[in-house]
Amino acid sequence: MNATHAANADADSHSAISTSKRGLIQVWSRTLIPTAKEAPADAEAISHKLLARGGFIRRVSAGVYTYLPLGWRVLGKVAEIVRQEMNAAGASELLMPALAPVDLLKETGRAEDYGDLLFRFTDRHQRDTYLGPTHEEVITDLMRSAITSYRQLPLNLYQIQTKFRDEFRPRAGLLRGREFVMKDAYSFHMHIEGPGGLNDAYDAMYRAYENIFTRCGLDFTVVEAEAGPIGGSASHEFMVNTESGEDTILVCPRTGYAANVEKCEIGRRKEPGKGYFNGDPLGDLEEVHTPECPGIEDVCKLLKTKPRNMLKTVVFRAPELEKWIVAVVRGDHDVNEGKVRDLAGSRVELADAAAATKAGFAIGYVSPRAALKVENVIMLIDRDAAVGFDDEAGKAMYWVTGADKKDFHVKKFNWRRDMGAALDDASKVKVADVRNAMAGDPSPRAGGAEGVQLEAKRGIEVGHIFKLGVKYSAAMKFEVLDDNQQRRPVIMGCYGIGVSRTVASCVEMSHDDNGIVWPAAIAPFHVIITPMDVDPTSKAMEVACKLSGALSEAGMDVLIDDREERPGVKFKDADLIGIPVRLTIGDKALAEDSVEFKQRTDAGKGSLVKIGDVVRKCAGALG
RNA sequence: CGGGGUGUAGCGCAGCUUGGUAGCGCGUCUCGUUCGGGACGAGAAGGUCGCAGGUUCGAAUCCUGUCACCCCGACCA
Repeated sequence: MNATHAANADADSHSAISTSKRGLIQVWSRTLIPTAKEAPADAEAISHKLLARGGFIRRVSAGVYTYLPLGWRVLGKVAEIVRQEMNAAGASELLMPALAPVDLLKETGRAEDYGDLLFRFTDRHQRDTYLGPTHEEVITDLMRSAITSYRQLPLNLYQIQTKFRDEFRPRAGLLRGREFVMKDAYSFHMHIEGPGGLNDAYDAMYRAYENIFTRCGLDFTVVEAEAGPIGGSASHEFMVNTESGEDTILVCPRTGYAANVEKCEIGRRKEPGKGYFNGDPLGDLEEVHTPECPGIEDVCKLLKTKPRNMLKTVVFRAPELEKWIVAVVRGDHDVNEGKVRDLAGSRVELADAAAATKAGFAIGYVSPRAALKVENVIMLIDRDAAVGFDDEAGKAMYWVTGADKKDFHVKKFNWRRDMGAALDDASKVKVADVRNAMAGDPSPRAGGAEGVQLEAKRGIEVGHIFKLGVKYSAAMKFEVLDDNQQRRPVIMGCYGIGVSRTVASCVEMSHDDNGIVWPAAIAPFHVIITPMDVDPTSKAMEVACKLSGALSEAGMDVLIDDREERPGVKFKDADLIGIPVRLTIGDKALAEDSVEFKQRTDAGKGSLVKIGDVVRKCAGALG
């Protein structure tokens, strides 16, 4: 079901132009479009720079922006597409408050989980209050009182609303703000499979999201994300493909399998020639003093070795099993908590440093040998770490790992010699896929083909769909009687789209040296008319007015640049704000009863079009 | 929460080392000449130099505190 979607891949039925409504006509001098040659010094991301320079947004404080008329129009267009597709998928819009009592969050424990990310304050009556970072609790609270019978389900409700997260480090303008616009939808069901079940709604949302991002003109990839409590492929992220993205995703070039780093499986890796763990020691175990070096990098620098020669040993706790889970990966790899959890068959959490120390782990200096002396340990060893003989180098593997006491590491660790028979106890030691996937790893879905490697790509997460299960309904006692008169918590799904982030990622994806290049469907205006003579009595202005009326009649939004500026300034500004079509009205063209037609994506001056053909020409260009 | 950096006119910056009452470019306003890819000339408006203390005859400049913002890292259902 995963695929990379090219922008406007198929000519779908949705035009960028409204067929039923008149378009908007605005004149530049009577609205606020404060363009600037230079971006604010604090802008780093391209979208931030161009949106600021083009007069779309202005910063109010860290991560908080005003949407000026142009920015607001783009946001509104994206929101409208979201609305149409959500409604078409059977969801209903509502609006919940941004403000809510913290008591609601306490019911699910998220008051603590969110921590400092939550905007939180007390009102004049000393009531603990928060600004919503998301709305699971509010909607579950609503539903538990409004839904009294399973016959009222399934239901899918959504809102487009401002969200608040007190990011420690807001950055990149609209891409990561403290206040942002999000569409969040929640679906409610009595069962997972079958008509009216969670999977139905999930699939409908998946399709709706594909439609939304395609209509927004985005080039995106759907990736499998960390599974929810129900398991399976219960979560997908919609990633805009752009090099400037913060997230890394992995893609199989052969099959289109795509996943984020947290989720991505690693295909079959070559087993060491002599089998796991086997290989003679390189020499005696050597203890070395490594003060103040709990980190891999520090140790490597001190011992002049590489991370790939280190064993990283991370201690987890599985509270339900009352066991320690020790994960071992190579120093240049990262432990994947989801994989640890799946292999352990139980919820796991990173061990509490104090408790682990008490149990006998020298946190920061743990080696696999710790598993020999601490009770109740399950050891999960990544395939790349469970190596005794280095096939590439043709000699015994050189491992550096912790010495299980503070400020010491050991060199020439050897699995077989130093761990002995403990390695063969399958109930305590597993060799498996324990780490995050990386570019170059074998694809898990190569369709049987050998040697197909995962590729890493960058992306911006603009949508996330999630099968929640009963996490919130159970915690908040949202239960109804089913058709067997059994009282059961309602099954939920939730589906988010970062609307303001979508706007910014469009700019990240689609711009050139001169400015933004908006896809027609979300451009603030479809057409900008640039009369060379802006005197109200001039022929150019007369034609501009006439044309704007006709274009509006045909459903196009038109901006008339009536400013008394030199042509160069107007052209530069038109390019900067990225309007898809520019009509330039000058004497030479008028003499031929024409105007100059130029698309934002075209180089050069454009072409002459007869005034009578302009509407058709514009409509054609805008699709 | 660690490391680094910056606050001077709407925007971008200089001045600070070596204290002497604030400057440049862009933008804005007026007049004139210009007018198809960010024009030119002349004139003008605009700043309690982030804030609060201190040193000094005198502080944008030195000292102390404080606030805000940015970058890298950590974190990110």
